[in-house]
Amino acid sequence: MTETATAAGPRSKSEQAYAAVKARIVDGTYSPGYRLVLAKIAEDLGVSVVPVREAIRRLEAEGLVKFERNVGATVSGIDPTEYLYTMQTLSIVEGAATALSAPLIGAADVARARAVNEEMRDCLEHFDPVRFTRLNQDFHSILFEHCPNPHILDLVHRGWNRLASLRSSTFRFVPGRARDSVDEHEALLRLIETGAAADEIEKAARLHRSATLDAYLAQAASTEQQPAQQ
Amino acid sequence: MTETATAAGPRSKSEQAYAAVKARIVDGTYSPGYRLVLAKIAEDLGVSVVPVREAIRRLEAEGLVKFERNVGATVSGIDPTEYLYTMQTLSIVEGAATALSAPLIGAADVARARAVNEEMRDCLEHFDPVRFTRLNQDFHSILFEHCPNPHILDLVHRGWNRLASLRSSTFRFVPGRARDSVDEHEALLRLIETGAAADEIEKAARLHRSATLDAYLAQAASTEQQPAQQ
DNA sequence: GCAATAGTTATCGTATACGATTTCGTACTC
DNA sequence: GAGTACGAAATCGTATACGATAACTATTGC
Repeated sequence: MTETATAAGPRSKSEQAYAAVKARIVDGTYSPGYRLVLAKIAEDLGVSVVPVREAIRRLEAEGLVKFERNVGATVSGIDPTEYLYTMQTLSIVEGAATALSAPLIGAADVARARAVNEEMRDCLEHFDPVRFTRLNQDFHSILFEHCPNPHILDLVHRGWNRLASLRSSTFRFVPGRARDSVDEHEALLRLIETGAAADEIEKAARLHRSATLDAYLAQAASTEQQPAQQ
Repeated sequence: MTETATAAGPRSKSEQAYAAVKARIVDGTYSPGYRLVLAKIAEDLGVSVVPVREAIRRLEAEGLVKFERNVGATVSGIDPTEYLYTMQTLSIVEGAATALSAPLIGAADVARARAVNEEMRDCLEHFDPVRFTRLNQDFHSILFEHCPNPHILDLVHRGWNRLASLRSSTFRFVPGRARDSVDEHEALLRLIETGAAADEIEKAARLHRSATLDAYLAQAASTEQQPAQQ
């Protein structure tokens, strides 16, 4: 998803700024809490502050940064509560998107998804959380990308973006969850293959995500005693 | 009167512009397709174009206006497809919000909602679509406003905002739907009162909205040669 | 030694100015 | 007469400039 309609046109400075800042947030250059100073970013990108301003506001609308009047913008973080909210929201919209998408998923897509899932299974051996998380996104993308309702699809993308700004992949925290996750993926694929009812699929997709959230919460609750391995 | 800041501090020009333009869209002064010219709006509001620009971008992010580079912004309309997408999305997020909110709804809230619903019932006699639609929003607001997840709540609000820019209230198009709607409201209240399971409430709330959408689609299909309902 | 206040600095918010792009109208050619 | 090319007008995009606001620091009084 390299975005940008690639079509010739020089993107506007605003777009550039938006893409650049977003990239830096997602890849962790700007970690949560980082103070985004307009003038500095503008200078870095070789543009004036106005386009940067606009970019920041767009990112704010997406929830990636928090903006305070006359104070400035900070990368909006991952306090656990935020994570919870985002995951819960995503469980709902992604569940719906997957269900709506299901009838439009062809055999080829299922095969592709299954291949990705097998890769994830391999990945379980010599566990690589980052790669696993990436594959996880690929897998789910295949399932929900056919969603015919662009609004819902957009909400799903935003949710994933928020999560992406969590540097450390979820599965690092709850490695035990990974194996279950792979199994649930397979179950989800079977439901889709067999043309299960929409609400069936939706429920499964939603629970799949909720389970990850629950695992995270359980983990967080238990490690809360011993502070931060971070 | 428009100047006086409702709360404490003088809001920024951007905020003013945002609120002003949004209000004009919702109240129909700027009807769908209306061309929003930055300079003109800036002059009307007595500010420069920069804050207006920002306001427009925010509205774009919310889906109330469509923005095209080097061309300008237009009030993004109500083509039936958009309506469908918005309603479908809203059915999902509002259903979830209502379910999440349900455990936090007290007896007083239920009573208030019921009062509103009775008012709607009265309203059925000498049918006033605009008032009915307003009451409808009041009713649902009571049900979902307690939703503890701010993201979901935000999505619900955005959905309602989009619909608000539909000048003509839905119920004008499908008056037959109004009576059913009132009955379903009562059923929904009973579910909440009796502490029904969350998924029960969610399903009911979602279906309630879907039914309105379906009624609209049926109506549209019969009156016009409504193409593709997807 | 601590608290309150005044001054300083960093950063944001908005206005103005000008260049870039698109759109529309008109004239010219085939 | 129709189509194309040129040019003018409208509008957006961005840079620069300056005023406003909030955070920070040092100083003074107790």
